[in-house]
Amino acid sequence: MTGKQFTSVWIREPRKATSPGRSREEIVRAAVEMLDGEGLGGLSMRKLGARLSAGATSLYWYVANKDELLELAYDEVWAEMTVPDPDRVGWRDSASALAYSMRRVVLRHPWSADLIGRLPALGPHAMGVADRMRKMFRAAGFTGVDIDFANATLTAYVFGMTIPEIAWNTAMGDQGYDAGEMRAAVAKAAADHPDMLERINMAGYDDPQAMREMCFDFGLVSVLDGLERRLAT
Amino acid sequence: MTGKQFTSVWIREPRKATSPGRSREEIVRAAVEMLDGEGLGGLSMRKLGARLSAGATSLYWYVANKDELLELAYDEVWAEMTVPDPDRVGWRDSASALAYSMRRVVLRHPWSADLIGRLPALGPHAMGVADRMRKMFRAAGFTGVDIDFANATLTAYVFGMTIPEIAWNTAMGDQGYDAGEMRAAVAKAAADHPDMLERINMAGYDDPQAMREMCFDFGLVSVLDGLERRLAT
DNA sequence: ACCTGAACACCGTTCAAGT
DNA sequence: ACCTGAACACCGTTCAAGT
Repeated sequence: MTGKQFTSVWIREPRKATSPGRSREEIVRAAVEMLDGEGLGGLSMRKLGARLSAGATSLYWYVANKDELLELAYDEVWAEMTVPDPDRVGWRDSASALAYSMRRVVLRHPWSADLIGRLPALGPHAMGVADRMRKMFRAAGFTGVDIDFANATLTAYVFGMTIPEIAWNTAMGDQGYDAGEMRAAVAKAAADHPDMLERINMAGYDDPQAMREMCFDFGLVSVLDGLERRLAT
Repeated sequence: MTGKQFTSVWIREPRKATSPGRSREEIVRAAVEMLDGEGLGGLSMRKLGARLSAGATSLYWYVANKDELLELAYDEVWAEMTVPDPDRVGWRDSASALAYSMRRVVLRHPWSADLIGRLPALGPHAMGVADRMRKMFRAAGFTGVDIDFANATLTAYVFGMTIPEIAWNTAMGDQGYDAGEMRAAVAKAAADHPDMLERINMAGYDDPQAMREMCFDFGLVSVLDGLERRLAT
């Protein structure tokens, strides 16, 4: 019982909604814009305050601390993920549509990848997605805990594939990176492993974007095949 | 061509190895200990300097900046992952042994989960693991790019499963968290989704540790089954 | 009820200066 | 070759004080 108490915006009672002054929504919206534009390191309470032409510390009236603000912003990302209705397209198609949607959304908000390992996804939008995913896997024929396990497996795959992708993107400077430079860097790092060097010189390695999409597809069908197999047993 | 240049410790020429004074190894070792003990947020260049009873900025002689130090520490984590020899145990057994090993290692160094999305894994130990994994999947029968795709799929699954687990652990304060409190928190967050509330009251939900291990196993066999299916086609 | 500024205890990093 | 301290430009957060 020595650990810190568990806290989260989603647990605390929010302040009563009022009309005057700034609103939490406005603040969160501005925070998301700032995060999209400058990344997780680019968001500071002071800069966000300035952007809203408020004093540096006014935000603390609406939000307990920066972590809670990030929880709020994080949940907005979940709002952008779409889960198709499995009654209309079949669970496999729903599942892959969701997987692609999750990937696109996280790539669009790279800072969110950093939060996956830091904040539990307890917000209403994250819960909404989880709820619809449960329905999807139930419709597929999963029962009991297997519903959650299938859910976790698919989510893990998508995030696990996408998170390191973001590491690459940001390391290369997000845009206009030099393919040759990257290849040289990797070649140098792999110098002791002839097997890996060979890989780097393989066809397709100079279009990493296309390569990553093929890779994602390969893994996704593997995961879905594996899940389908669970249903047969 | 407007993006930042790509930089990494593994690309820069290191300083010549010398005997006197502090060494890079010593610094990295201390950094890892600090990270294990206090987390990513607990490591500062100043505190690390003090710990080595050096001036606050002496470390900059050995390391270009904090990010490079983290790259070095990150690679130490990869050193702890073990890939069995697939010639002795068969690829499926090797693959699951590796998966469990990766999961254990990351859980032991929770800060590393934050780095997966931030730093490309280009260090020698990460390369070593990747190299051995390639051999494993080649032995399994994969060829060409499929070797890398299978590799990426398994890695993605393991990290994707483990990263959010860490978010939970740290949110609950790492140790001695209150299961009842946690359940109440989740129940509150899921209040609008009866389907999910039902899940929370399911058997086994009060031993999250055991639950997560079952979940990991479920997903792992799914992924391996899916990969095996790729071999048949 | 909402907002402010000053203040506190921190950061990473640079750089001239020391030995 | 190695280490230092001062200095710069930042942080998140608290809190008494204002309206």
